[in-house]
Amino acid sequence: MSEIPKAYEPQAVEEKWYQFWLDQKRFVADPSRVSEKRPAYSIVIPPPNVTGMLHMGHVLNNTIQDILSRKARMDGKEVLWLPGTDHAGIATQVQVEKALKKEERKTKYDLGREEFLKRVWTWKEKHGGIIINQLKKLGCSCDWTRERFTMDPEYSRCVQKVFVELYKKGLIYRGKRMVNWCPVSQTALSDEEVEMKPQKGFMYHFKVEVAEAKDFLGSARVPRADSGVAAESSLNIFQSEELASGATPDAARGTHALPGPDGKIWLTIATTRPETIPGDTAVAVNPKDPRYAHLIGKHIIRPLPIQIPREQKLIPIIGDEHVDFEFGTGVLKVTPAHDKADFEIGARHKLPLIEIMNPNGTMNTLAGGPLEGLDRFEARKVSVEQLKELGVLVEEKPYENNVGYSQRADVPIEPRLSEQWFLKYPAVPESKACVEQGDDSVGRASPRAANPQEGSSVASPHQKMQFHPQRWAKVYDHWLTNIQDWCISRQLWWGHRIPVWHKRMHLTQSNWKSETSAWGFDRYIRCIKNETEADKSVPETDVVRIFSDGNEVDLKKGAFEITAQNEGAYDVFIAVALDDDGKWLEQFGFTQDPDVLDTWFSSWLWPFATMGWPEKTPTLKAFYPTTDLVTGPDIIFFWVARMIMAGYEFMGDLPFKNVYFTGIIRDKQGRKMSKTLGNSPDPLELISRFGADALRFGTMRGAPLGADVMFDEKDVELGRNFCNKLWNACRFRQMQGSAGVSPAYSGVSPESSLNQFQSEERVLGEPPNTARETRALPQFEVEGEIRRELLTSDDKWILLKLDAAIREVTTALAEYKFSDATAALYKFFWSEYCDWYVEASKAVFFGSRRGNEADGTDNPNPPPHVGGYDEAQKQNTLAVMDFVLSNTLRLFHPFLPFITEELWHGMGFNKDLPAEQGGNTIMFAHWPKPLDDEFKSHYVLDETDEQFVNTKYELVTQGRNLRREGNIPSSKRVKFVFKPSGELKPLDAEVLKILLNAETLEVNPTFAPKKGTPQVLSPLGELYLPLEGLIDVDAEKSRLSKELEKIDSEIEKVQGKLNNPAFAEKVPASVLDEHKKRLEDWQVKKQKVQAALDALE
RNA sequence: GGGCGAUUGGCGCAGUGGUAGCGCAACUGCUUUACACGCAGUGGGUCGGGGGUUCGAAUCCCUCAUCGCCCACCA
Repeated sequence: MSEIPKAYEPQAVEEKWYQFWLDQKRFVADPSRVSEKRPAYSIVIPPPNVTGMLHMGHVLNNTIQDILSRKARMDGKEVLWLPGTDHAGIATQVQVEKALKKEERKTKYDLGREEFLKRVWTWKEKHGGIIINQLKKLGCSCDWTRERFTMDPEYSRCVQKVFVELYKKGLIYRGKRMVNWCPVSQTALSDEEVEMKPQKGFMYHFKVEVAEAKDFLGSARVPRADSGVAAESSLNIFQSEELASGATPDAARGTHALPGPDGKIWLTIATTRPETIPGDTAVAVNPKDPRYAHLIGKHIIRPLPIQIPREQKLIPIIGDEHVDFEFGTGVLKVTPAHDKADFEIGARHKLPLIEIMNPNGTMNTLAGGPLEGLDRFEARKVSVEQLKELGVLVEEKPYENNVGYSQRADVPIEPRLSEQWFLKYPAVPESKACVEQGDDSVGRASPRAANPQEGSSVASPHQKMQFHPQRWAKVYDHWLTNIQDWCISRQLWWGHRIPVWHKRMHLTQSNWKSETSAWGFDRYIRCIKNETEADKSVPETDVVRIFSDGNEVDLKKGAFEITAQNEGAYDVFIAVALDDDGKWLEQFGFTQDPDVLDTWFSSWLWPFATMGWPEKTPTLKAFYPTTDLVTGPDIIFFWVARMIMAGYEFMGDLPFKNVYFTGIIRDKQGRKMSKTLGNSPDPLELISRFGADALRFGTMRGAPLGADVMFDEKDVELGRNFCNKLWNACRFRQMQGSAGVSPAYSGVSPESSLNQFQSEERVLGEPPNTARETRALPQFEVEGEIRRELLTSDDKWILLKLDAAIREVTTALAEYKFSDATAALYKFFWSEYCDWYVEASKAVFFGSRRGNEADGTDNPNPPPHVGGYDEAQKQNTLAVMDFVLSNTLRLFHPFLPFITEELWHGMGFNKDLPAEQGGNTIMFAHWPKPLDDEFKSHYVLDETDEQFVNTKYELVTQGRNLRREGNIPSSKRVKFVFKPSGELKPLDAEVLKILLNAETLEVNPTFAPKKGTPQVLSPLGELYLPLEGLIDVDAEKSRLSKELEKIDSEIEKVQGKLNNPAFAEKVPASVLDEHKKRLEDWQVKKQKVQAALDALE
């Protein structure tokens, strides 16, 4: 009959409303509106990679942010959800390089730095908008006028400013250190970018000869037959023997390494990386190891025939506590240039560093002829072959160990010595000071420095942060106490270039003042006494003096002068953080550092650099610190912890009040989403199939606080079904016509209302073109007036359920429990409103009675809009429906922004409201408040009616069971007889009839059923299903017996408890009463069932 | 090696001291005038094992087991 679409069709609706919101500038935040009455609420988006594509993780993340933002708007807050994208250094550069290779068969070197960067920008222009548009499809209500990119000119200036400030403080330094080197990307990486993975390989044992073996010949302890030469016994041996008694059994078991029959001493070394033998500069043993301690200070002969720069044939044996003598053979080869731990041993023993690899992971000249040019893994094989040929390979056994992988390129990183920029983290309060750790420890601020050696004190932050779930606070804290300096330079082209210019020059007493003043004022200049080439390997560079030209205070304080003593070659660094690019420094012979900064060195400024810092913009003043941050726990160290540091350092306050950590999206088998597995669904495809609201709802439903989300397309389907249910419930309401007093429908008959619904001029939910004039809110925000004298028990019941739903959803959102909120909404709307209330309302609309009296006619098929109760009663039901629906749409809006906006307008709920409070868009309609006492007492909403209705519906369920058990098809209308135990209102009888899908419901207080008539016993009375034809007495008997069994078991349970004397003594009175009442209820029931059963005999 | 989390019907989850729940799946019946993207109904759980506290434990404590995640320089 109707042309209104039976099913909700999201595509057109979503596009229409999103455009409407944009046109009306509904997402734009206005700091000038912020006041005490209208508090600010802000979120900064975790900026997706500029070239990224929307995946399920983004959906989860951004849906949550959108829900929080929309809820905050409805709470009357001024909301800023600040969006943007991240330049994502390595990821983006790699993508462009790949495309370049594919399309033009060129490398970045073919193009050169400048031209290559142009290409990246072109690429960014082309792809950068994609993910932004995808977020729009999802319904995200970001303030797009404030969209930022981490490479925007203003943003870049922030990065430079921060760099220079930290450089000034001495927190940023340059040094040759052991870094994580990715041979594929050919750049250094931070510790956080290295992922440990178990790796299958081999442990190789090879033996090396001790050069000074003859020193030990003739030792008394040597079991040698042919010993003709007497040698002094080494004191070392006896010393270590004493130690041996206290050593571990394993070590004690070992004998001293002494010359064997061939007169030689062989040491066996265990390694997983034989290809680094050419880089070895020592062999280390534990000084407490009785087997080898006496050899410390001697040398071994390097086994491989390699090319060696200096005299490196003999390698010293050193003693170092780091060596675990229970591991391997207890003899460690030390390769200071290619292993982090070895580097430290090397530093302790002043060992030379021999680099034997190229940046791309191939072996260099120093590795020696056979290995030179080979890839490191190839070289490993070859060196093993060589050891075999030499006959020194003792053992080769399969071995699994943890190897650091480059997170980006997925290849093992190479520990490599290289000149990089590092950041000593600025001081930051530990989590106890800034993160609420639960009720028990609203701890006093106990500030500390991130780098303990720094010793600077940290004031406690103005506010505290709350992590959700809280357990992440511990993780954050643990990281904070263990951090190493951050390697912030990357050997890439795409990124923020390090704003430091360098020149090596000779400074003398006579030239230094003229030279430095030529470079201009207000620059930050650092001079480092240049070390000679020979000493370059010494890790600690010596900072001679820091001074700032043009800054008198510093000059005085430092009293820096070039004197006769410190004349010499200097490395002069100038950090530039002004609006210019520093190019002019080239005139003076300076060159800019070629490296760029780690992407996270720009991301960590995101919460304030996006708001106009360092200017004190109105936006920054109004919206910093932000309210909520929503992100994945996988970037807690990369991003969250560092933002906290940066916020604290540069803004003097923590950047957020709450940090919500989402779970990880997995597939329904619990596997992580990955491209290789192909188990990652395309959200846009899901949106086009099911709608954005469906995707959002489905995702939220399965996202309990902080737990991983097992994604299943079924959930999205459920979301779609839910939207459809909402659609149809509103459609049903529309079909019943006007609520009378609402101006939206006044004077319009149901039919013409329907016509209007379908008409071309006013498509359902069409956006209004003009803002409506402001009007005071009606007292209870109802559409039609609800008249309390006409309220049915069902009306009261649903109003109380609505009240409960409002409370549940509000609480759940306040606690970031999005799955709880959706569950509450689902239960309320589907299981309570639709399944019961709407069905019961049909008694009013279509019931076979008119007025409040039976009309005597039994029309089994009343046509729609004919029959039912009188107009006043109908109007009242419509008013209740409107009240409930209007509240429901608002409760749903943060989750389902599109369909709720469509229905808000389609139902005309916007009509009575001021433009800024829901008249123009549901986005700014007030968030529903729980029904207050005044409302409840006015409408007499209390437990009595709720209980009554619960009992009524229970009776219906049991009555429906009778049908099933009597094998009556659902569709068949049958006669029921009800024998009420008290008074029953005609309307309630009608409700029973409709809900039971009965042909008639005869209310007969004196009904005498035939023996064996199926019956239901309820506190309201007895319901009979008189069957025509044969009554199956046995069937009814067995049905009742079964019920009796159930009752007996329940009685037994409760009675058991009550019979326990300790129970009655110790239990609280309320619990005791509850149990007693429960027992009583069951016993009453039992009596009735028993009586019915007896009647069958 | 340390830390954190999980273990509840076939699957995914809720339930922090008082009658074990939800969704999906399964099964049965239904073109009932909002919705088959629907309606009505049914079956299915000794709450990972063991021990303890308590009148009472899925819930608190101890212990074990399994799985997952994070951190850690054992060659």
